[in-house]
Amino acid sequence: MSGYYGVMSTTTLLPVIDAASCCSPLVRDALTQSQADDLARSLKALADPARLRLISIIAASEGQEACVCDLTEPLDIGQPTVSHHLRVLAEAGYVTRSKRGTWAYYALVPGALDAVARLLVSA
Amino acid sequence: MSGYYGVMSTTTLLPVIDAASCCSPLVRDALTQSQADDLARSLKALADPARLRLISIIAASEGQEACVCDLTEPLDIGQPTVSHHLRVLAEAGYVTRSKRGTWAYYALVPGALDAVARLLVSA
DNA sequence: GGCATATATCGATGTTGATCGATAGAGTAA
DNA sequence: TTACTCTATCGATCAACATCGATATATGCC
Repeated sequence: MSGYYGVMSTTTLLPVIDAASCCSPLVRDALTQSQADDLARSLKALADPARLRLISIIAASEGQEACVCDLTEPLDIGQPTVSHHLRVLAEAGYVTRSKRGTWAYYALVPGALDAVARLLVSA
Repeated sequence: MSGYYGVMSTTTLLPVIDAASCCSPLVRDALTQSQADDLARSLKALADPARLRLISIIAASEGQEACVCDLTEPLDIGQPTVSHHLRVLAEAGYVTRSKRGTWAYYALVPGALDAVARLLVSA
C-alpha cells in the first residue's frame, strides 16, 4: 500500500510542503510579505467549495486516489470545470495526477493538508 | 461512472484508515455542499496576504491584541483597505473588535485558527 | 486507417474581490 | 461650540476567478 503509481504529474513542485518546511507558524512571528504570499496561495487553492469536495472525495476513496470519471458526476459542475479545479489542486501540491490508459487518477499528496494545517495552529 | 462514494459500509474498505484515528471531516467523509461552502468561506477569509499578515501581527502582539493604528503602517496598503480586511476577519470569527476611546483594538479569538486547522488535518 | 471515449485546453462571460480616494462618524481636547 | 484625530463606510475601478461551450489531445478498439 501507499505504493507509487507510475508517472508523476508534469508539475512536480510541492509548494505546500515547501512552505511548511521553511516558514514559521502564523502566530509565532509577523509574516514577511513573501511568506504571506506563499501561505495565501496555498490557502486560496483550498478555499473553494468544489475543490474541498474534490479533496474530500479523493481522501475518502480507496488508496486516497480517485478517477476523474468518478469526480465529475457527484459535483454539480461541468467536466471542464472539474478538470480546472484538479489542476489548481495539483499545482498547489495537494494532489498528484497519474494517467493509466484513458483514465486520469488523482491522489492525495500525503502530509500536504497536514503541512498547511500546522502553519495555522499556535502550538 | 462506476463508484458511488457516499455512505457505504465503513468497515470493509479503507484498509489503513480507521474511523477512530481519522477525525477530520475533510478527509474522513465526502463533504456535503453546505459543509464545503462553510469551510470554503472560512478559508477564503484567511487566504489573503494582507489578512494573514494582520493576523500574524496581532498574534505576535502583547495580549494577542493590536491597535489599528499599529496595523496600518507595517502593511503597504491604505487605511480603508486595512479596515476592510479587519472587517472580513472579524466577520469570519478570527478576531474581535473593541473600541477604547478613539482607538480600535483587534484581538485574536482564542482557538479560532486551531479550529479551522483541525478541519484540515487527517489525524 | 476510422471511430468512440476520457480528459485537458481555449475563449468568453459574469461575478467576486482587493484597492483606492473621498467622506462620514465617533471620540477628545481646546 | 470648533478643530483635530482615528476608524469605518461608500462608490468606483481593475484584476482575479469560477464557470461554461467548443474544441483539442490522447488513448483504446474495430
